[in-house]
Amino acid sequence: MKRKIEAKKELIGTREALVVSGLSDMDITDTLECGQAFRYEELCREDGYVEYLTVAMGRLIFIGQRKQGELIFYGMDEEDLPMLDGYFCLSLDYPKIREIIASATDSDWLMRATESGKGIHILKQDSWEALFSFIISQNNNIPRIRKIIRKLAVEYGENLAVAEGISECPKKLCDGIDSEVCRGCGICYSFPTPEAVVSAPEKMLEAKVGFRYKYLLDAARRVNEGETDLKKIENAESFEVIMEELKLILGVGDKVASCVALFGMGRLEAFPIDVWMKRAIDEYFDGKLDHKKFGKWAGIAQQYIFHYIRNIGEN
DNA sequence: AAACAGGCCTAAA
DNA sequence: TTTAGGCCTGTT
Repeated sequence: MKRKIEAKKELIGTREALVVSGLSDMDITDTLECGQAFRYEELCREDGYVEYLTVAMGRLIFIGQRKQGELIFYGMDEEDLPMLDGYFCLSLDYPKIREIIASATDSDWLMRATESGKGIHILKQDSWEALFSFIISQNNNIPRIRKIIRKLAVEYGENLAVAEGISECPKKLCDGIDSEVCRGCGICYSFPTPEAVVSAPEKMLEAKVGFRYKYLLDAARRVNEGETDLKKIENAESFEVIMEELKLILGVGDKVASCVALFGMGRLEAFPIDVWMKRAIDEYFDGKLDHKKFGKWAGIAQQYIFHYIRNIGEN
């Protein structure tokens, strides 16, 4: 289910970039802000151009978009394309998948949802990051989840701007003085590792994680000790086994486990059901929706439904 | 001010 | 096996 994409180096203004084209409907805003990821910052928005900073794969990634079907990756080379493709699922044939999803039911509402969310790509994030992030997400809203994660990144992570020789705050939030560079807003820091968390768990309280503290600590402890082997879980053939293994972690139920499988392990058959999905299913699917209809693309269908129910009326 | 936010745990039927 | 209440904190 692949489609062909192209990438070539280009000078955008004064910046070297890898421009990837042939993407069909990719929308970087919808993709980053649809709730699957938390480490993104809008840096610039003007007529016909947006730019984001996201932290992924242990580095800072500056992404621009000036039109549909194309993304600009600043500071990247042709050799980075496989990595970018892997993370952003650039070459997955979404138009074809949308056809499959839309024809799986006779719901007009789902057709509209699919059309409305067509710019979304499911990201293949790091499994540990997804696990930790979605434990934080429970009983919580996106702005605060992002805030907590930024704070945790400062407490436990590494300043990637410094590491990458960037001397100016990407979001112009601080003065970038001396070697400090950063006031510690967290947008440039790497994600906390399990080891770092285990070695000083009390620092999590600085980030106001609240009652999730013991859940986060249990997750970090298990992963750090190898009791939970995320790579191994990720490679399990059986989806049920993945869910069971993840749910051994304190604070991980069906919803969090499916989010980890979907967004952190590339298991697109996962179908997380939260309050919004429940609302959508109750209102537009007669209270029942068998996600098996969507087969291995259920997670993408979920994302369209989720996005549409949350943004209804906007467009 | 009271309820709610993209859940899960525990205790009690 | 199902259900109610509680939980940190911030926002409306």
